[in-house]
Amino acid sequence: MAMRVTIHDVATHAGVSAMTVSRVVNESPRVSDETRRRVEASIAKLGYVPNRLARGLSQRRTHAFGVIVPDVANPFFTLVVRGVEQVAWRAGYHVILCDTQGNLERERGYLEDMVAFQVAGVLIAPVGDRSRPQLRLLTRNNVPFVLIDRSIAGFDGDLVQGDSVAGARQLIEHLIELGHRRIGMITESPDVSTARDRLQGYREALERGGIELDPELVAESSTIDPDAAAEATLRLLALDEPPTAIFAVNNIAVVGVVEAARRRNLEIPDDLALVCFDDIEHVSRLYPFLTVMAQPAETYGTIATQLLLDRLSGRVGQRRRIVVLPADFIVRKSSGAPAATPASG
Amino acid sequence: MAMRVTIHDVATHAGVSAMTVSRVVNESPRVSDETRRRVEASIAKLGYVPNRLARGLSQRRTHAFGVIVPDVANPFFTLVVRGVEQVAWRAGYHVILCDTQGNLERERGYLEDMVAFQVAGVLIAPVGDRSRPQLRLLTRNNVPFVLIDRSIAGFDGDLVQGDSVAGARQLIEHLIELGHRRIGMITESPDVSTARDRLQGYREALERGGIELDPELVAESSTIDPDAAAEATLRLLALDEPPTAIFAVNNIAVVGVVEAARRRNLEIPDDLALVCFDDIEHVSRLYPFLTVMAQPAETYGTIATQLLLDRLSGRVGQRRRIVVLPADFIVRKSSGAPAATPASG
DNA sequence: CTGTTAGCGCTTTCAT
DNA sequence: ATGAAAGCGCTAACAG
Repeated sequence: MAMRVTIHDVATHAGVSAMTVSRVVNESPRVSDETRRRVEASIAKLGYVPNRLARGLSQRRTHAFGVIVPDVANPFFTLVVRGVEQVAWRAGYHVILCDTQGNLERERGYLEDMVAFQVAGVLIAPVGDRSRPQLRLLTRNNVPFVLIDRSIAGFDGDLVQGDSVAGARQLIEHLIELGHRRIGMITESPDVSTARDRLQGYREALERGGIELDPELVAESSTIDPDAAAEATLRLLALDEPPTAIFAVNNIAVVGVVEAARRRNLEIPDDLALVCFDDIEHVSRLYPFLTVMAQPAETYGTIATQLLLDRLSGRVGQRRRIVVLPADFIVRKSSGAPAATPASG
Repeated sequence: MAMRVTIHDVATHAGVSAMTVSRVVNESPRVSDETRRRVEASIAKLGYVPNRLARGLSQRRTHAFGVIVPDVANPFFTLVVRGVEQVAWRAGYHVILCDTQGNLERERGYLEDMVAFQVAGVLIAPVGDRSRPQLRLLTRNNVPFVLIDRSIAGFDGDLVQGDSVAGARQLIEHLIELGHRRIGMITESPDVSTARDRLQGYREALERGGIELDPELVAESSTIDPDAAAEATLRLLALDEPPTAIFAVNNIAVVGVVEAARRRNLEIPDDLALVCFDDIEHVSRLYPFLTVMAQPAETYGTIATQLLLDRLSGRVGQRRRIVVLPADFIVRKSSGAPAATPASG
């Protein structure tokens, strides 16, 4: 139960003041080589580890970021988080992981906590537009932050996102070219910007293709639960005129669609064509099967963190910055394209 | 640039002392309903968020855990992390995510940081046995911790793990029953306990099956890189007497094996049978194909965190606790078992 | 180059 | 039930 050794213990041991030890620890040049060596020896001898809470309290800021996502286990966000962690680490920051499970209340709590922890900044893929009021917690307390993946209606701030409208449009156009006219969409809450945008892309593509949108073909699911997507799919399949193709709003939804198809003994793509947003790395490496709009998930994290670091360093003005990352359209078997080669991807 | 509001601001506003505000915030019963209401009103009015650094400094302990893993993007560890986060959150703790990328130095740095942050405890899937000396950083500073998934030779402390020996044995016996005699193994560094144990299980199964172990059939790969596993597999496939079946040590290695097989135009399981440790949730839901020993990854995280919480609460003695979690043997197509049904899993 | 003083914002301890 | 004083371990701002 030995008391943790403090800067004063080191100072005493080395025969200097606490300030000098602090300077050595912080690599200030204003210390003679002689004392530096003595202090470093004492630090090693005593096993001194500077207390970051004390430092943070003194400096009014910790070298930590909060990263807030709806679900770490969603492969897209997993990679976002890893990207954040990697860049943060290189810059000497730590990462506090906050998994909201798509829950607004929980997100609010986490936002408060990030303020309480005096983090230097926050990276957040918000639950949805309704996150907006609670994000004021950050602005009010001068905590800089960057939105990842999802924008918030009527809110401006740094943002890293993809082009969901164009991406969805391209996926749907692909299906139309293959001859589909009854194209279903499994989406999630319109409170989520990417869902709105992808629905918009879906609409635009249908319109361009001269196909009237049938509202019955659009079924809403959940952000974090594939089972909800499976049920939504079953609803579509039970229609009088069921879809011949489905567009899944993301990598969670697509799991549900596949399961629903299996339950109905439908072969993909023969009985039901399938496209979706987001790739799943392990899945596509093991079975390159899904036709997807693959987004560079990890890059979302690294770029967003870079934006945050830039802001902290003051190297950047007040203006908001929006980074739009390009996605890869990868045609594989699930859409039933004749050109699809078995091993592509 | 408004100064962050402090406990004193609230105190002044409410016409009480800082101590009273503190009591209200910490839900001490020793406050009259009347003052409590006044203070709560002031808190809401001013938007006061208690500073956790100050609190932590004062209490010499933060309500945070460090979770250290070799790679968050490994689906097994992703779920471990989510499990930890969920339980920690429910208990009022936050999680600092540390991704070592299997690097010992980096792990050491993180361990120091966790001490520096005064975390209440650490959950760690160590890089390997060589992590042992640096774990002393935690013990020396009285930071309780729980090992996850990987034990450390000659080290005792709380531990949550699976039965890798038995699991591997069962997988190999399965292959032997199917008639295989040349069974290759893609493993990782013997510094990692699970790799050692699974190799041991492999050995035992061969022995029981009356098959002599051919060292050429055991190829070492990396913890975090599927490509290394692919190369290791290609080495095995290039042997004069190549294996007819392969046992991949984990879900990272199996990706490499599948890719290598594809490159050699080998069909699984017809040309090459395949079994592995760990399931990958999305993969198995989309394409239930791999015969695996599925471990309850998320439970590793939740149980480990529970052990840690127990220790913090003092509800538990000094003795180390070892929890061994059962794995599910799931037979699917990749092993070529005749009984395998297409939709199982 | 080194030391002193005065906090950072909270809680502990002891009064009242 | 409430408050005053002291201190958690560090660093900013001055001295010298």
